[in-house]
Amino acid sequence: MPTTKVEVEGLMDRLTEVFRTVGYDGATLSKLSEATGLQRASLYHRFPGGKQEMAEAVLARAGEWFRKNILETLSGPGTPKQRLEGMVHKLDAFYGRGRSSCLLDTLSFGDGRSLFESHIKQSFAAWVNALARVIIEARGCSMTVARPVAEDAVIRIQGALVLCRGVGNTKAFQRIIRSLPESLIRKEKS
Amino acid sequence: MPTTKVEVEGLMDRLTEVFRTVGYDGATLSKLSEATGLQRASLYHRFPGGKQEMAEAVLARAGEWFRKNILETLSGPGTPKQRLEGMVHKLDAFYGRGRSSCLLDTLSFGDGRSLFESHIKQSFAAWVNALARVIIEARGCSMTVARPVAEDAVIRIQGALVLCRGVGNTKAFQRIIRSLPESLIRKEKS
DNA sequence: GTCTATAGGAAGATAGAC
DNA sequence: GTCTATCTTCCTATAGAC
Repeated sequence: MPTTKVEVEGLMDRLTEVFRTVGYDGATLSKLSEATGLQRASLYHRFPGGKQEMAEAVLARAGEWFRKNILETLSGPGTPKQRLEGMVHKLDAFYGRGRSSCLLDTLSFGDGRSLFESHIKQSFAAWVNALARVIIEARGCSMTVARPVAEDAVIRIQGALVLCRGVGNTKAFQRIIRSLPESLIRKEKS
Repeated sequence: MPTTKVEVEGLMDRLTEVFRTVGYDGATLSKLSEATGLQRASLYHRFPGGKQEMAEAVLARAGEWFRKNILETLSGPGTPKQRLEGMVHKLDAFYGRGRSSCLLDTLSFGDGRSLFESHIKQSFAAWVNALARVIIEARGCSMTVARPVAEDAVIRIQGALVLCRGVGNTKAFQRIIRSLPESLIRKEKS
């Protein structure tokens, strides 16, 4: 009896939660085992490459969700403002309303850094590019103008997650994402 | 012959570098030993509490530097703009022109989280407060208005560090800190 | 104040029963 | 597909010589 898709998704959710919370170095096999309810050996059955393969799977799955829900929203139908509001709505869920950290942040320390460097770099680049295209469409500006504005959006989101994790509440994240659509569309200094 | 102050400062610099780069969980005694040139047992001689005491010392020292160089600049003499430019100049050095991570970020994962939670929270609060006071002075606005603007500044700095670490270059950090003084003083939407 | 040596335990990973 | 049992390596921490 093969494992159901629902069970696999639940398993991946638990693994993701661990890597998000404690990073790559902090994600010990014991913690991953406890979080999933599977013994270490069972995890190795599913991920022969061990911890590294689990983190790769988690990162790949998050990347797919991000492409399908964030990037496709940005390049999809609707006005630029509607698409940015769509992104913000999806981000709110993706980051647990500001409670969860970003894997691109937590996996960029320690041993995770060298392992996922290029993946992280590409993910940030794709996000900035998708945002820049929306901004160009909304403002009728050049890529040279749009790129730093798009970077600012990613910077604010990441910074808000860091601050909220630090101070222990999510108000700043909520404020930031709510202000994003309008601030990215306006031509004034962002 | 007691160890000189210069040597101690050098030692602390090396320890700081490790915790900044790999976080608390990633900072093994082996890495700390290699980075400092001292054997594990020698590190225990200086820090009987082991890794936790080293991280506490590193965090305390960074906090002192921050108070003396950043917070005192913000509350010191000069116009608000001059003080913000002073902060930016110090921050540029503090974060290695955008190459180094912030300890408040790297120590908020894994085992470090529970250990340094309140220290991190207080540090962020002090920084936001100091910035808010400058903004109030510059704009003649209320604390209610100034606080989110001050938070935005911290958010941008932290976010820029995350993005720069992710993409492997420091341009975004440079751009962000250069734009900070003027954007915090202006009454337009930050 | 630094070192070598080592204890005791937790880490990642594997073998093989069921 | 999951488990118990085990291996090796690395970890934190200590003892004691110099």
